[in-house]
Amino acid sequence: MPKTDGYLTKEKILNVAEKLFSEVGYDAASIGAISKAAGINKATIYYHFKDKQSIMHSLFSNMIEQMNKRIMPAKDSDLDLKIKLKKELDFLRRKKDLISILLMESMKTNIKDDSLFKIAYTEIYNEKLQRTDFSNSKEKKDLYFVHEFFTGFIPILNFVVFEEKYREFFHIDEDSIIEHFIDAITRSHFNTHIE
Amino acid sequence: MPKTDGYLTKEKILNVAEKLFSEVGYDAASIGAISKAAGINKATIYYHFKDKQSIMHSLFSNMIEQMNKRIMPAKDSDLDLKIKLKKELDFLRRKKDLISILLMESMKTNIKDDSLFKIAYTEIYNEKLQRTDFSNSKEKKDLYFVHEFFTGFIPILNFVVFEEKYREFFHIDEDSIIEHFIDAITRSHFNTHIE
Amino acid sequence: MPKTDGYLTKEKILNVAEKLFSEVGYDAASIGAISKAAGINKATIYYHFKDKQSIMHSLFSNMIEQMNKRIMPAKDSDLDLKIKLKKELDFLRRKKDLISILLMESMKTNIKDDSLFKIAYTEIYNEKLQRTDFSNSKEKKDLYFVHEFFTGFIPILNFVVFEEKYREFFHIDEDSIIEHFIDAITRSHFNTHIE
Amino acid sequence: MPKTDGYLTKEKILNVAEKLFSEVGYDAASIGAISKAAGINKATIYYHFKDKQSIMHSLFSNMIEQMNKRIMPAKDSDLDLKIKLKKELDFLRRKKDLISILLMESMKTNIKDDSLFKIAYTEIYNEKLQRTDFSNSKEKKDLYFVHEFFTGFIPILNFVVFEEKYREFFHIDEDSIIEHFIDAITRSHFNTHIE
DNA sequence: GATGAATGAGCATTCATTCAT
DNA sequence: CATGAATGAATGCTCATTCAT
Repeated sequence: MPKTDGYLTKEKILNVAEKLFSEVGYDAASIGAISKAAGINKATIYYHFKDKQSIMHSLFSNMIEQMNKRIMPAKDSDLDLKIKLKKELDFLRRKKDLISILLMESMKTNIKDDSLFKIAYTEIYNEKLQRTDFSNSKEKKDLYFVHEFFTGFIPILNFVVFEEKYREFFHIDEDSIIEHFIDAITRSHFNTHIE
Repeated sequence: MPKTDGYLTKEKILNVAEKLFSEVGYDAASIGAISKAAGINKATIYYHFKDKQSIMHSLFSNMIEQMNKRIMPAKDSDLDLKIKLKKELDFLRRKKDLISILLMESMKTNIKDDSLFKIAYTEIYNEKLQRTDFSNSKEKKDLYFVHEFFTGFIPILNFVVFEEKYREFFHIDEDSIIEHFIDAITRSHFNTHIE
Repeated sequence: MPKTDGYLTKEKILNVAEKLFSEVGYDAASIGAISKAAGINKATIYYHFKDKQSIMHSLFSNMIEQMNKRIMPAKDSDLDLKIKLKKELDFLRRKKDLISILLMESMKTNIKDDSLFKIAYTEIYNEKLQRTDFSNSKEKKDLYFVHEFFTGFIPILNFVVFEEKYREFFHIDEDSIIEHFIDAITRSHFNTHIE
Repeated sequence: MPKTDGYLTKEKILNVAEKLFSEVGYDAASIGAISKAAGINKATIYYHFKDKQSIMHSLFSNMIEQMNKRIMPAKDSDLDLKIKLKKELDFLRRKKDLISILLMESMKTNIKDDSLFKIAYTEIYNEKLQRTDFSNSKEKKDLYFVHEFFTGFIPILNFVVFEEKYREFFHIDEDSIIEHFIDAITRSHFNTHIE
């Protein structure tokens, strides 16, 4: 077994950091709070990670990796669109914390972090782009991408992030909101795919 | 009469805070940095605002107010949809900083701030809801709202926030991306409005 | 009538300051808190008083004055000792706040303020010393004074200050504690006066 | 093992804090000043103590502990009263700083801290109360306690605190004032003990 | 691998005080 | 007399990070 004690410690730190970052934001989540919540000494965190930033980067890398792994098989299947979407949503909802961190950090004007776009590119490319040939029209490719990013990818990530707060504010139950969202995104985005 | 006009000072603080909050996030933007950037003493900020939070809340309140003022006239006009959208986008792009702060803060799981939903509600209600009668079906209203929020409101706000970074990453020019986005959101969202 | 508005303002400041100083101590009672509690602008306080210290000194001066005024008549009376003591206590209990400030400030090792000793001197001198001739013995006078100060004056002031807290901690009612204290101080101090 | 022994650092902080608190009062003694005087980084103080208050509470706890330890043997001895008193005074005079802090803090009306009464109770109970049976008369017990507290305990603590300032103001030397005080308190308090 | 102890720099906030009006 | 606005300096406290062991 390759899992050493150190590996478990690192996992624990990442899990707790993910939770806290999403709860109060990267800046407001202190190393002290993470170490306390994880039951791990503060200095131990610095044994496993160079600095605070690298914890977040590690989180992002893991996400990119998992995304890549997952997309592939999904394509092959011949399932109905809505069922596929439901599965995709289930997968992403389990990554809710990570996604909210990714979005929050990406929105800071002054901070350079391409993770969001890298992930988007992979997702979109994997799903469709690779099967289409845009080589003779940058214009067409650009339009396609903008469409995918802003009316497909972004709404889905935001749904995952805001679902709970939306439900609380507008008093809808979990099943309804998911059904409604799938309905809405299918009609608006997926039925208007650009070929 | 006092040495200077407090109103101007307060305005200055709000302007600078808006800029810094959006650049590095609320938590990483220190009062010290704001005061320095505004050329105003740190203590003066606390003469005008109870605490750091209340600066942000003041920003949000102002935005809600401006949103409300603006929406009304927009309805009457009979302009072409795309031209209307362009104007709306122009308006929102000038509020880019505020919008990114609003989104970032709204995404923190542990922080309760309904401003985003309040603004969304007003916007959506003003645009369409008031002309439609959903009184006999909560289901229908819920679906309508989810559609508007996640496939209309959210993509538009995210476009405003990510436009610049998107252009840098994908090497598109300003005019193109705007045109593409209007194209995409029109086709996907506005042409699939639920009646 | 000599009382101008300004006089009333000054009075109000002194009253509020006395209350706050005794509640949280001189240092923890801020000018801001005093001005708010008095409903008076902060700058107005500085119109009436040079600085924070001078508010306290003004308080102490007033007390010394009132002490001096009062002692005199008390002597002439021929009342029973316990009744006299009761009256003295009633008088001092109304000055409770001032007394606690005086004691707290006097206890600071580094701060030089003789008010406590000045008041003690006046009180003790007025009551007895002037009728006794210690001119031929510093020793005797010193002993007399130490006795008066530490077993008469100090217990009485401390009683006034601690009465309420003592009652709360030991669950005694107001009448009982006063009776008990008069009993105790009479037996221990006044019956053992040095002639 | 860490760089240095945390216990020693904590001790140093407590010693310096005790000194400064008594010199200028709890509120006026800043953590910055304490850290500077102790030659210890400000943040290190917060590594050892939760906050400023807890430094004082730690000081009080230590005092209560030491008081308890000391009282016991004193009872057994059969020494002359004055010699016993002298020893007690010597012990307390070494705690002068702590005692002045305790008294100053206890006098703040708004602050709830029972340490003074707890210490008093222990001292008085240990010295005498446990040998006397007051079970059939709350009245008698109350009177006894008021007597002990206000004419014994309080004068002694105040003597310790004010001794030096008293000597300066009234120009008495150390030996004389101690002798006089022992004389006074013996005659007034100890010879009028209630049985 | 892990940790107790320590730190310099920085944080939000409050202070007593000033001054133009 | 009184006040709204402003400020330099300080406050209690927290931060990410280091290091000897």
